[in-house]
Amino acid sequence: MSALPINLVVQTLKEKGLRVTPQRCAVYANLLGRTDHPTVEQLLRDLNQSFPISSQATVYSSLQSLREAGLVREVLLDEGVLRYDANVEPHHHFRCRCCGDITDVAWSAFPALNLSKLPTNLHPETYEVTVHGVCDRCESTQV
Amino acid sequence: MSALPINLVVQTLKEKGLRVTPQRCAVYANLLGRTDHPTVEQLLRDLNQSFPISSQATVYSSLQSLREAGLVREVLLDEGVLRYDANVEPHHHFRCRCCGDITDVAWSAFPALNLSKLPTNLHPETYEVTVHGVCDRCESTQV
DNA sequence: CTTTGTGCAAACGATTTGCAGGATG
DNA sequence: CATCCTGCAAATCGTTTGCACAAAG
Repeated sequence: MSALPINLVVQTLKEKGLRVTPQRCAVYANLLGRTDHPTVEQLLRDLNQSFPISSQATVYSSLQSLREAGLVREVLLDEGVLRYDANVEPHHHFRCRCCGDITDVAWSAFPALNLSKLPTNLHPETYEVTVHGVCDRCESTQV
Repeated sequence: MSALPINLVVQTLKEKGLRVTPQRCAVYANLLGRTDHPTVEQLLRDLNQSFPISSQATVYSSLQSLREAGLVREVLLDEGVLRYDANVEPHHHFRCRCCGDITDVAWSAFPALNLSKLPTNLHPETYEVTVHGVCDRCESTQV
């Protein structure tokens, strides 16, 4: 949608040592430009609409490269489909139980949890909170 | 493993209005008797070892019935495989990033989170915390 | 005896892989 | 020009479905 600084995309890929291909740029730029967490199918549909240069396998492999470079994150919540997120800062998630859409929740939304009370046989490193509920759109649609 | 009160299993199924079949009993008893969160594959292997009465499709359909009756819960974290849990009380999860095993974390391990600070377009209902780290076994194995 | 479950095999959907040709650095 | 990416199709994996027979109530 919004005209993203394509130079930034190119530069970021280069900095991470990734080859700069139109397909990779398109995938990354698309993810940067949206706040929902699209599935590969949604991503592919959106990409092909503006510039049909992407096959399914290419999108998967682009996402894998981007993920290995730390530019993109996989999200898997409840449903069996992978979703992708260009926000790699630590944050929480809200998932609508009607439409399945996932919204980022700022890390600062909750006070830091004290992980030291966990059983001693577990060695925690990170955590995240998943909030379940209904989004505004679904709320107004069905009671 | 442990000799579970099979009468309890039978009675619980009846109370929930489920037909009592050997396969269903075996699936539910097995889940009640373990604290890890087995996948269907693990469940099937374990069941067939003691009593080869279960086909894959039957385990799936038994799990579906048990889930609809509220006796069992599906867990899906990071990996693309469904895991099952006979603990239906609210609780959190710990996932080992090495072996993938999931451990229950008591609800009381963390203070209740205040959900009222979320953006107003989100209508939260429940939440849960997922802790990522390494379990004792994996910790001692590698580094 | 009516209803529901079982078990086999086929179908399905998301993801992965193999490979030949093409683009990148 | 050596390496890596693309895109097609086939393969794979977990899960679902259709159906004939059997078991439960």
